[in-house]
Amino acid sequence: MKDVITRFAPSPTGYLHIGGVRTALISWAYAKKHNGQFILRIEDTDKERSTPQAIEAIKDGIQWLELINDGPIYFQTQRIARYSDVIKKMLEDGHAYYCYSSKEELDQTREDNMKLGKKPKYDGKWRPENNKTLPDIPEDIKPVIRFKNPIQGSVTWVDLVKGKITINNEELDDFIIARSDGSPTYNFCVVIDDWDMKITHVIRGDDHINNTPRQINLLAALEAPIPHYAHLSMILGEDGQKLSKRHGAVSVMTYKDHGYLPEALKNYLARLGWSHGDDEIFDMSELCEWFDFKNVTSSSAQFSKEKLDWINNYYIKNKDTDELSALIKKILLKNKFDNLDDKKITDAINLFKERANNLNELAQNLAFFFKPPKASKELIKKYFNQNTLELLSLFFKDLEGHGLSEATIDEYIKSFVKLNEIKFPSIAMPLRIIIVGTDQSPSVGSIISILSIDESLRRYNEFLKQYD
RNA sequence: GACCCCAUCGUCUAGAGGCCUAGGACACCUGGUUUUCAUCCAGGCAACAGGGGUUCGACUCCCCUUGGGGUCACCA
Repeated sequence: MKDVITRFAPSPTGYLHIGGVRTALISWAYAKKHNGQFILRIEDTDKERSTPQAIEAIKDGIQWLELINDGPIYFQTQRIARYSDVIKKMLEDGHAYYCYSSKEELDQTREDNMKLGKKPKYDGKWRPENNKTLPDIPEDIKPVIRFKNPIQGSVTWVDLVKGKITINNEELDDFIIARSDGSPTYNFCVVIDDWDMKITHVIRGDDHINNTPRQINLLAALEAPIPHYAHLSMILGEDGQKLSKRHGAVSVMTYKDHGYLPEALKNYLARLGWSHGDDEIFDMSELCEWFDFKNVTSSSAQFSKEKLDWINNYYIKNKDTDELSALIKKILLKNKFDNLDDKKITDAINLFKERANNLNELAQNLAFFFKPPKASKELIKKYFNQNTLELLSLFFKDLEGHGLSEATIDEYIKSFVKLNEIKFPSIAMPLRIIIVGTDQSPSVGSIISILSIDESLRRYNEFLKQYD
């Protein structure tokens, strides 16, 4: 196979969401698999809706996920001269023509066709044909330029995920390639760019299937090579509906903010609509090695936060401790925690990382190490009585001098339980309430050993003051 | 409305005509480990949308129905 070149071509009109990210991920992976190139192209020909913020959002997302593009980032607005040249040439060659129909006129035709149960399309009023007399050119209308689409025959391509697709040229109309202000439109720019950038595989959402025959016809008129097409099915929201602002179509960066690891999100997204046997957990080098369009599902997939959480938890548990510590420290700092101790953070993370679905949760779980907790009245009521206080007093009196390792503290607790003929929870639970602030935590010994005996004592004394 | 796409457990999926008594994962349930919780381990529940063909044989191929989705802009 010749060098594979893929592209991700978002329009900067909103945030980069999950669906776009999956398209980018697969385009990236396919290029990497074949030692090819992955191009990032910003389709900003719509001046009304494109914003600099959206461009930044795309860059941020791509960077966070490390789907690094090869070469420069292309902007369509910087290629206007090239588009004009091609349009001029097409006009000369008879592949394109001026159309003076007004918007009102077009709307009317569309409406009429709809009523007749026909496809609403341009009526070809200004399309030049042999032996056809064109209407007089109205003076008050600035024309658009249309592509002269073939009238007969059909367009067929073998889609890499959907299989063979055929669409009759009858279904297509002469679409506009340049607006009345002279600016080129999407369908036209895409074609020229894919051609100029030598894109071999156009990978995009299946909402573009209907644009594909138009683009193929245009390519053919230009005598340009036709790339392979792969139309990925959409990702549906958790409710099975199309991703929309109301249904989870949030920026990828909010996944970062919510404490998801980029490697987890990528793993999840890659697995959505694609599979490699029973493999659920795989890294990006495995994805690149394994990826094949024949394993891409052609039906749409519903997003599942639960499964993402499970994968995120897996990646958190298995992440390098230093890297994880750095991320957690950042979150703690952001939440205004001071007197952070690196060693303490690392030890605490190792103790808590298996129980967190995301980084924020993990940071939250660690909070009590750096700020004394405040247990709820209900919990105190549940675990404390006069007897408890006496036990605690005995326990703390003797706590010092038993060494600070998890093992020695555990041993002390065990012997304490035995000596006083009580059940383990009778002392462990109150200790949790005082030190952690909840009744659910890893072993008390491990926590005291990380927190220090002094601090544990301090919390005990503080608790006594409040208890009365 | 027209055209296009899609259809296996609740969800993500395996399945290239006999390997299917339909496999795995998430979720859920039960038990074990943890004298808490989480993790982990063992087990369980749960699906081929419906109807016609083709074939000795269909989850797999064809057709229809139904259901879902997409597109029909001087948006991308």
